[in-house]
Amino acid sequence: MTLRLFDTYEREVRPFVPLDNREVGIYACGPTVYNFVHIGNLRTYLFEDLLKRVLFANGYKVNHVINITDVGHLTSDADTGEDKMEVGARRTGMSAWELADFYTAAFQVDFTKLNILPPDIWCRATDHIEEQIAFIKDLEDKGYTYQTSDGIYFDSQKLDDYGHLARLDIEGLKAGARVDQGERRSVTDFALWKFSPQEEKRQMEWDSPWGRGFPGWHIECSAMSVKYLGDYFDIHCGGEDHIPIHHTNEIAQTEASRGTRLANFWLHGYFLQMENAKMAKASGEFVTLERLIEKGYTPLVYRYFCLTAHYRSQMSFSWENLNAARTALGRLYSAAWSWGEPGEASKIYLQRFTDCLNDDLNMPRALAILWELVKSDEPDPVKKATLLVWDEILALDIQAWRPDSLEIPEQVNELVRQREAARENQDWQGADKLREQIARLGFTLEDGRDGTRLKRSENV
RNA sequence: GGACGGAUAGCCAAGCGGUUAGGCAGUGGUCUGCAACACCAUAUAGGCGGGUUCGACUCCCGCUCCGUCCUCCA
Repeated sequence: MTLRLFDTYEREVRPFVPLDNREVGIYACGPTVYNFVHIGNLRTYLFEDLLKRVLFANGYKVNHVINITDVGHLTSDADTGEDKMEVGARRTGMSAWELADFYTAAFQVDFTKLNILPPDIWCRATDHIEEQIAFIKDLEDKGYTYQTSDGIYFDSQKLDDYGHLARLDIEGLKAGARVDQGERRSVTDFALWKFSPQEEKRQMEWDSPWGRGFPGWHIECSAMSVKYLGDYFDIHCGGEDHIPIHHTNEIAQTEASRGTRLANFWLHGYFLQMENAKMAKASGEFVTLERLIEKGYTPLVYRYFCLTAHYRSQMSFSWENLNAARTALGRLYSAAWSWGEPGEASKIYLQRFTDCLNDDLNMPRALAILWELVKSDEPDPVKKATLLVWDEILALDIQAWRPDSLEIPEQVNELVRQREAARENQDWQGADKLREQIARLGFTLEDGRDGTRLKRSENV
């Protein structure tokens, strides 16, 4: 089966054919670096990593670009409110520039921990101000812009099919509008360039043909994707929230300027739902990867957790569900370890797994096949070899896993020796008491045929 | 309120117009001094009300609830 992907623009699963058959261009919307990213953000990058690895498995080369939004993203997407970077600078005491560096680095650390392959190009909005100004100038020359007292705006009514990606009902939007649209001519118009406010000095601002200010949020993606991937490239990714505004506006800009709809495929990762709270960063309460690690989960447990749901379904996060993933992954690791050296992979299993992934990245179904293999009668070397091939996509570091080889405190070792003595004397009560003491020190005992094993409690 | 999506067993989560998804938990068993680990086996489904059909969890309509955007999101 050849690769098929769901395209939000056409709203259907269709065969993926690269525009240039040597290399697939992917642009993935990156974070606004005013705070740490949360595990919901990371779910989207895990989905994009899966996409990339499946493209590799299909023999394609990939040119992957991720942007870093370090200016211009306002606290309201309706082009009002403050720049998130300026707000973040005030909160932390760092300059907007330091803030961007700090959270960009933190974001890239999360990538490494989750085995997410880095993009070929990281690009920052503030490094591409000239390109953005040139793009806006081009839109102005072609008659798609107008000026208000606070900026240069895109005139969405000039396009016949504005909003097609999100199937927007413009009249409905107008009727249901809940916000003051200011001087904008239409609710769907958006800022290309915002003027610096007269009463305050911004940390991030630049001169432009229209006056001192900063670029709007959407223009960076159009300007940078053109620069690194060309006017029309293969795949544009992002979170589901980008469908109605951000991606809709990127398409409008590029369509107006270049006459293309920017990307051949639009893929969107769906949200992670929290048990009883919103995941939004602005709420201040959000779960980071670091928080998971503090609670004793290895990052790859979260990666496995995300693989159990299809990228186009919203997924419910809870600690109970994360525990389920930890248990399952632990069993997989330990089974794979017990199989020893790899032999030859099973062609049939490999094919079935690939078929699932080529069917719009259906990883949940692929995992069902994985568990079928684990429980099958295939010889251990076949199981091991097959699983290791799959791990190029799963990226769970299956080969590297070892049963706990722990540094055991002398205190614990002494208790274990005492318990062994008690067991030899059939002093079961004494042995059980010692087991409890050891448990309080964070270790679990497993009496096997060839002796007693120690495990750190709750550890994968 | 408007637009666009969704609702599957205790929890998470797939496919499918008729034939076992899978994982976790639970239960029974093997193992164990007892446990734990591991392994084997296994019950419970498809929001509500209509319709189409020989047959609907799957298609259509209405309602309810949830999510996304319009108000902070990936």
